[in-house]
Amino acid sequence: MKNNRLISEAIDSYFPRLATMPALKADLVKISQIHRFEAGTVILRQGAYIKVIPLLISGLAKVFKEEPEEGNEVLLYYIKPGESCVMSVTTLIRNQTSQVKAVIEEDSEVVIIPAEQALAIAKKYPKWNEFIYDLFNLKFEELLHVIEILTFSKKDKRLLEYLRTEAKLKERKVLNTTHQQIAYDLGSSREVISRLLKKLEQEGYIHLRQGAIEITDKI
Amino acid sequence: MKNNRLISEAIDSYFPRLATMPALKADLVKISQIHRFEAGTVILRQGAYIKVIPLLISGLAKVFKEEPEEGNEVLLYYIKPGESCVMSVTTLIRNQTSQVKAVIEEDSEVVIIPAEQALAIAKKYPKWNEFIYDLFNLKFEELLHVIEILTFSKKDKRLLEYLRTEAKLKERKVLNTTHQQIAYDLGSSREVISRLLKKLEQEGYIHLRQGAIEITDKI
DNA sequence: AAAACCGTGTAACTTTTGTTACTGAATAAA
DNA sequence: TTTATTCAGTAACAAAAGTTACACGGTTTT
Repeated sequence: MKNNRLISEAIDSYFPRLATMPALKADLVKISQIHRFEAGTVILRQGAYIKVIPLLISGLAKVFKEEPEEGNEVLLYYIKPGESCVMSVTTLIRNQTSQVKAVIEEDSEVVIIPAEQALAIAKKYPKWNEFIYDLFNLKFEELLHVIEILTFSKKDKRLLEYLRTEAKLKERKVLNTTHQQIAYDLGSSREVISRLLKKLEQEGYIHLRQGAIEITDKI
Repeated sequence: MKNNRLISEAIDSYFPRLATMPALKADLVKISQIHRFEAGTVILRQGAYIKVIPLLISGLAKVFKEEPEEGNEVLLYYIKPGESCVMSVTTLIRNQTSQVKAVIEEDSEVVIIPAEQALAIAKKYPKWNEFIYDLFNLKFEELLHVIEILTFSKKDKRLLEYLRTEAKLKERKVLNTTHQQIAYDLGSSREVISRLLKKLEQEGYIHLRQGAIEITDKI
């Protein structure tokens, strides 16, 4: 959908860094479109070439690493409003295929920049690169944290942290999800997750209901 | 040690991308020094501020994530000749303290750029940013791989891959290391590593000797 | 040479995680 | 309302990883 006023406002509100440079903003508005995606939409497939660069305005997306062959995957990090998919950008620049999968987690509005134009923008405006650079940095640190917790913590701690992050990002205390879904995100099995959730409930960190998990205030 | 000819040659040989821009190269030569570090030197401490940006000319360095409190750590990736410590660069830009530790693994020659001057270089020359950007990208992918193997593989596979990477980077088939050292790198315990090494030996992948491990050609 | 130390081997046990197999409750569909 | 279907619970077992404890062969130090 082409609505320049909407795109312009979206950049002003969610990408103030890009808005500080009027020429850059004008170019972005000119070449991009705004799209809505429903939860569950795969916006980037592992192994695929990059056709567009997305800027998330509202909603939430998740980025996964898939295991080759087997159908397993791990959640790497989230894409929040005001962020883009850094892997798309760098993969595009290096003309590789994507190493990760990105899935819309909550209905989202996204400013879509066609790949070739995004490359031109990157060449023309250092500000754009600064933006990407910062984002890249942020995600790098998030990966470090995943490695840290995978190496030094047990699954129960990882699980609790996952639940709290989900609750925080979705701004609710009750998560509508299934044990199976959590198992997919964490690269584990449903039975293990059920067992650990039960333990967390007994310890008072959460309350379990059918298809829902409530996070308590216990620290 | 200040030796402009040496620095100039080092940049030509190991950082050809930076050498393509004569002005950038000239500035780098002007502000930097060449240093030798012995194996074991900690060139970047976790939690410390960044004072210099290193460019590795020869030798090898390792980058670790340390567990807060406990003394445990995990190997994240290596810094090879022709590379710099990306975390130094981004940490410097954001004026944060380092999230990682970097240790010289094999006696190394390093071109040292003082932090403030490095910031000036980054502002002045887009080429420098391109270089960092590519490096960042590379390390990002290496982190992805660590997460992948931590999530989907067992320790024996991780161990074998570690041994092979070490052998490749150090260009020898016999690694002079101890089981304890490997345990530190992989964030495990000596006994577990001993057990798994014995298993790998029985399977024909390695030969064990006192203080040394020989990697065989078995695939 | 005796003592101390380091690196390794390994048994026995515990904890954590994964797997198999089956049950029943809750919800949606026919 | 009956029938599927999805989701959750859980026991029992297996495998992987961590822990404790100790033995032993080399070095190195005294």
